[in-house]
Amino acid sequence: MTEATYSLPRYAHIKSYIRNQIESKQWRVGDCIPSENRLAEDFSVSRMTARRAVQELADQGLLLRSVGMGTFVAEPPPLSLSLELPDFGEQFTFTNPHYSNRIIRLDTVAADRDVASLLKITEGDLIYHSVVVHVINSIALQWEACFVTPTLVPAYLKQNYQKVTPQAYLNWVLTPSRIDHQVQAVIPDTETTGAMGLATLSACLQITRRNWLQGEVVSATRCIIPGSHKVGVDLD
Amino acid sequence: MTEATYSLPRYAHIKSYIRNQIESKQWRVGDCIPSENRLAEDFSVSRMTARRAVQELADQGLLLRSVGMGTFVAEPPPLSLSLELPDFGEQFTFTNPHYSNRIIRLDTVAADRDVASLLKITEGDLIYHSVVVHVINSIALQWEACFVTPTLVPAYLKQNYQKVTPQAYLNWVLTPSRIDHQVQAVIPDTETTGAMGLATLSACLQITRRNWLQGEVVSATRCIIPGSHKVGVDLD
DNA sequence: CAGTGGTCTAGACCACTGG
DNA sequence: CAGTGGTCTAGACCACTGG
Repeated sequence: MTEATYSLPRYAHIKSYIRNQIESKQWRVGDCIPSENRLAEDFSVSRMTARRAVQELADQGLLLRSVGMGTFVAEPPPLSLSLELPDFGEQFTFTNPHYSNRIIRLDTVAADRDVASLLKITEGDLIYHSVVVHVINSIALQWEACFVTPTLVPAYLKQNYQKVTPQAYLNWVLTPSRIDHQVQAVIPDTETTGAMGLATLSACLQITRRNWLQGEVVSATRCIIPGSHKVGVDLD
Repeated sequence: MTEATYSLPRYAHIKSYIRNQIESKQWRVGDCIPSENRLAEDFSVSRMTARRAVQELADQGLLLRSVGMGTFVAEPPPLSLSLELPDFGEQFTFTNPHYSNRIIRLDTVAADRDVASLLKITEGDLIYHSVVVHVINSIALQWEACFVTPTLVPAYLKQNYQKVTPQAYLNWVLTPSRIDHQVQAVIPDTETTGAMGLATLSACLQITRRNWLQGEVVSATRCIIPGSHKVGVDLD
């Protein structure tokens, strides 16, 4: 097919051939592409080499494979962006010797409408609740509120959150089957800005993270990060 | 080493063995792990099978490999979060029949300090500049400012941005070698809030995206999205 | 130099799918 | 049934690193 071998590995040629076919719409979403055996024959390589090309593209999400059926062009992945967080409640304690935190609240509360819909429970149900402010070098970097379903994490209120952050404890006691995130810009209320030592009207990032276990929400963590600290740079 | 074979593939056993060694701190960050040949011997498999285990963990970022030197335990990857954007200037036009936009500016300007550092050029250099507000059903969803290096995209100002968004045009004329993103919470100035019909003090997400071509920044796009529209939910 | 990871081969057996 | 992808083997040659 393609000439100009230049010493690129053979599987790389097959990969770019496949990519070209997809980009030029010769093969469309849902189409079945040639089998490993077919590609091996066409490119005069062993099946393992052809397989490597196809497999790497499948790992990348470009192709979908299914035994017995074949390999198909996948839907283009949704446009997404990877956000690197300065921290998300984990490791705060250990990496920085200047770290400290303030525990603002640690109690049982009745879920208001907002929290109830977040946790998928009914309004008024009792839940565990914590608010911690993470501080490094006297600067409040993150305000972290957790709402936890008591039945699933019964010992939540009895932990020492001076030594382990609520999020880290949750990660330790349970392995969520799913995690979701939501990012939003907010102007926090005066209670929050006060706790963080911010000006009254400051734009902040609010990141809400939920831990799921078999269709149930175990916990929701809401972090508030001052907007003036840029949150992340990353390539995708 | 491990018994209980259950019919899991052999490379999977080797992978979990390696993961365990790392998680239990038997092997620490920077340590050299056994070579492919060594693992093949220890687990009584062919080198290709041992290699697969090591390679998949390296692809995942757990290990770093280097020919001649060996394979090493990598730094734990930074905690990150995947953000799905409702749109980033692409496809706005085509998916929704109620879409329209308003072109606020389309001109050549001198780079101020901020933009100069963003594009890695010197202050005062002339650049192309556009500001477009994306509207769906009379609601302004996104304010999109682009700063473009003229030499690399000479025809930028001559496009019809009623038919194609600036970001989509840029994606079309160039294939960046790198893209980076930055997310920040801001309270936009009155010019911007006015253009979007927002209250004067509204928290917004500001997403800055840069397209790179061989170490040079070709363009920077700054999008402002009202904070009240939640931006994305995703699992990671 | 011996050892490392990177690439590649020509076979093999398997569970699975469709017709 | 013939064809698919998933796993695996026992070899091979290579460029590269350190001592």
